[in-house]
Formats: sequence, C-alpha cells, structure tokens
Amino acid sequence: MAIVSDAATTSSEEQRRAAGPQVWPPGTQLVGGSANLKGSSLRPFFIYNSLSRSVEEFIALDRDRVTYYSCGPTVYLRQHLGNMRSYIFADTLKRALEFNGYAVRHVMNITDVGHMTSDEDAGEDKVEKTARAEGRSPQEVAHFYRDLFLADLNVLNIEMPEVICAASDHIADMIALIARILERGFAYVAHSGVYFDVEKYRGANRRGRLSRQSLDEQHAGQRLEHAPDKKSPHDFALWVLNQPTHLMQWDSPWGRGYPGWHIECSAMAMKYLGATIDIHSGGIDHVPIHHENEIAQSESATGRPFVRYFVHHAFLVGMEGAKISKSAGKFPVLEDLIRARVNPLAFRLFCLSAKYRSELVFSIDAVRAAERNLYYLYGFAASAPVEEADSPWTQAYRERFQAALNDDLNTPEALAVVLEMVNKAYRDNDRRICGTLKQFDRVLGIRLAEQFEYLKRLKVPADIQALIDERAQARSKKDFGRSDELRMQLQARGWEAKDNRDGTSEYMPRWN
RNA sequence: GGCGGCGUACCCAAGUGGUUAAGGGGGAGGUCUGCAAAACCUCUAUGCAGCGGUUCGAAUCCGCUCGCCGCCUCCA
Repeated sequence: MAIVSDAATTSSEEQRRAAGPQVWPPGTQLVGGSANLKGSSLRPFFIYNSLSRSVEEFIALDRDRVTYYSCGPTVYLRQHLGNMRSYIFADTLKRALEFNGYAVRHVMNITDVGHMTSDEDAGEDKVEKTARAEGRSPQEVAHFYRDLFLADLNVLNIEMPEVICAASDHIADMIALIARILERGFAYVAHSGVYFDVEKYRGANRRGRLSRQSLDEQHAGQRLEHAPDKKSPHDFALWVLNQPTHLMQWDSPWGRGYPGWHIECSAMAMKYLGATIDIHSGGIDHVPIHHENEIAQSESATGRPFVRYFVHHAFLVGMEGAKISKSAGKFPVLEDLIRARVNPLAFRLFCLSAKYRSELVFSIDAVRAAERNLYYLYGFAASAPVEEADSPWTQAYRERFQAALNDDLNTPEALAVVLEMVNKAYRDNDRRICGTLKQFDRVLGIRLAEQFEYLKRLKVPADIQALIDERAQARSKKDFGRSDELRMQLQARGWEAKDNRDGTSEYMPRWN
C-alpha cells in the first residue's frame, strides 16, 4: 500500500524545484500555445499552498502545462456575489498562469446531486429541496440554475473552463472510484450506505493535513443522529442507500441510491486531469471537510498524492463584517448590481482590488469606486492609438505587473501598476501603451481590448445625429443656451457630450 | 471547548523588520475650458486597535488587553 508520506512528497518536490530552473531558465521564450503571449516568459510564480501553509514557488508537474480543478456551484439557487468572487478568483489565477506562459487545463464541476442540507433529521438533497419547493423536477432545477450561472460567468467575462462537468453525468465514474476504495479496504458497506472508513485511513496518517485538526478535536458527528450503522461518526458517505423518498437514484453494485457529495470532485478531477493534479482551489470554508475528504478518498483509491497545490480564497463579507452566505438568506446577486446601474465588470475590478486571501468588504459604493477605475481605463482605451508600437518605458510596467501577479497573485498591486501606467501616459502625453494594456487585460478580463475600437465602431442613431448636428450649429453661432439645452437632451438619451479645446465635440453613449 | 483569521486615513485596500506607509474612491484647492465633462497637478495617516517587550531600527516579530469574524453542521 503506497500511501505517499509527507516526507516523500517533500523530497520529490525538492528534486522538482532543483530541476525546474534548468529546464526553464528565467527569460526562456515559450513556443507553441503560449507563443502569442509576447513578452511574457516563464518566471517563478509563487502561490500560497494550504497543504504547507506557506507561499511556495509553483512548479507544474508537466513543465508548462497545468492541471487545475476548481470547485463549482451547487445548482439549487442563484449564485450570489460572494460565489462570484470565487469564480473571478479562479479565473484570475488561471489567467495569471496563462500570462506566465502556462497552458492551463481547467476543470469545474457542477453539483446537481448529493449535496445535502443538514437542517432536518434525515438531511435532504439541496437540489431536490428546491425542486419540491418550486414544483419542478430536480433536472429542471439543476438546468435552470446552471444556465443562470453560466450566463453570470459570461457577464463577468470569466473564461469558460476547458471542462465543465455535472455530477449526475458521472455516476459511473463515481461508482468505479468507490469500488476502488472498497477494494483497497478504506470503505465498508452498511445498510444506509457505503462509508469511507476514516479510522482505517487515520492509520495512514493523512487526514488532518489541511485543517491541522485532529479528529478528536472536532466535535464530529455530534449532531448527526442518522446513519447509526456508521462505524464512526467521522465516517462520511460515498454512496447513500435505502433512502426511498430521494428522487434521484441510480443502480450500483451495492444497491439503488445516490452518491455522497465529496466523491464527485475526486472522480471528475481524476477523470479529466489524472491521479495527481497541480492545483485545486475553492473557498476557505472547504478546508476542513470537503477538501479533507476529497484527499482521503482520492489518495486511498490511487495511493498517490491527489493535489500538489491547494489554494483557498477568503470570503466576500457584508458591511457588518458578516459573511454573505446562502444560509443567512439575504445576499446580493449580479442582477442587484445591474439594477443599481453598476457595470458588472466593475465588480470584477472590485474583486481584483483586494488579495484573494483577504476578506473583502462589499458595498455598492466600493464597487462604484472600482467602476470609476473601469471607466478611466475605458476612456483611455477609446481614444488610444492602437496601431502604434508601445513606448519602451512600458516594459518596466509590464515587469512590475507580472512581478505582482507572481507574488501570490497580488492583484491590488498589479492594478496599481496599470493605473500608474495610464496616468503616466496621460501626464507625459505619450499614449503608446495599447499593446501592454491589451496584455494586462488578458489577466484583468475587463474587455478593455474591445474598447480600443469603440469609437470607430460606434453607430450613431439618426435622431441622435440630428441633435448633434443642431448642437454643432448652435455652438458655431455661440448660442450656448441652446447648446447646453441640447446637451441635456442628449444626456437624457444616454449620450455624453464632450467639447474639446479646438471647438470640436465628441459624443459617446454612457457605458452603463 | 478546539482550529483559524482580522483590526492601516472618511470609504475600499496593498505593505509583514530598514529610504518620504502603494493604489483607488471621496473631499479641498488649482490648470485647461463659453459652460460642463474628461484629463492633469497639489493637498488629504509623524502614524498602522491599545499597552508592554525584543531590536541600532517594528504597522511588520513576541506577550497581554480590547473589538470583530470564520470554521468545527450545508456553505465560495
């Protein structure tokens, strides 16, 4: 039984590190998939690894290819802004790696079965609970909220993961994985389900690595009165049996039932990324239970390390410092921002204004502050000389930008670099920074590139054009009363007038 | 009870042993302008919850105190 010990992991890690720089000396230009990223080269990228509780240099298992699994949504409710911070974080991590020349294979799950509530005695599947409440089938509920979720990703300009996989499409993979765990003796079959044998696994001394909590310290099982046929209250379900009221059931070698929540991530991560994946990310709340259990299951089945870098982000919190959570009932969603006439991409920028490991205090005003930055950048891009080559001085900003990202994803610092560069471009009246800005936007993801051609592509409606023409006439006759009146009319229709010093005027619609 | 985190200006937020404590928002003043907007410039924390300690030197390390929060049970 080859459960790899911590010591073994460390030594192979050291070997890898020692070998790394020889394969990829700083400054090496990449070819192939990363060749389009001019100017970015594989440099040391540091990230906080929850497994070691320290910032480590990231070294991919396979040179410049990264396998990345991030926790996706349970599709029983609209994802709120706290959730969206999570996906923006995952997307930013991926983009930062790509900026460094890595090719990232990103897998995200969609949980549509097996994620239980714990309010009631028996517990209830979250998707089914919503289905009952809304009078729809679990599939309808899952699809409905999945589609809303995907739409939100699109609105926030989050890149689609290479694989998005639903748990219910991978029942067979989960059954196969459970069978392997059983074969290896780390699980047992009881009347109420197939359970992972934590006591047995503890002998291998792996569980508790993430949370640093011994099982005895946890008050595990204290409030879980069901499933009396578990050997130990710490044991968790791999497959649930004999729950006839459950709507979603599948046949298995152990009887009809449905999978436990944790097993899907192990099964799908390993199916699409292999037994050992480079990065696994998720919310900090998943450290003690969900990810701990994932590790236990996966490594029991394969005898190999499951995840090399576990990365956890902190919460978006409300103004009283309390977490914005589903169980609390009230939480803002993307539509609340749109209803408040805030550009959703401002929320993206807002998320980047804090480090992923820090709690971020949410307020509409704070997002509006980020929106000012968004439009500052848009305003610059809309009139920037795209066709000209960048000035040499931009190189220093590119270096600083990358250095910030590579320092444990310090996006606030990176953002500061971007703003300082644009400020310098304005101040020195040297606007040849578009190429660099476009590169930055590959990480920022605020659709900046689209703004460069904005004015040229702009179609002015005839009625707006009529107002513009009349205003030009009024201004030429120095009829400023009429001119201001027309400005107000244009404003009411969403168009802003901007008068230049030379007497010309520019008109563009408001962004939001 | 156990584990973990936080407290930096009016607001958001970097910085975690060593030049003037990033950046943004907001505010004040100014340049430009018919006005407005945009942009630019100047100013806006002798101090980083409080009190001790270590150090040549601390927001940064240690101790205590106060306040806030998360997890241990579904949660990003």
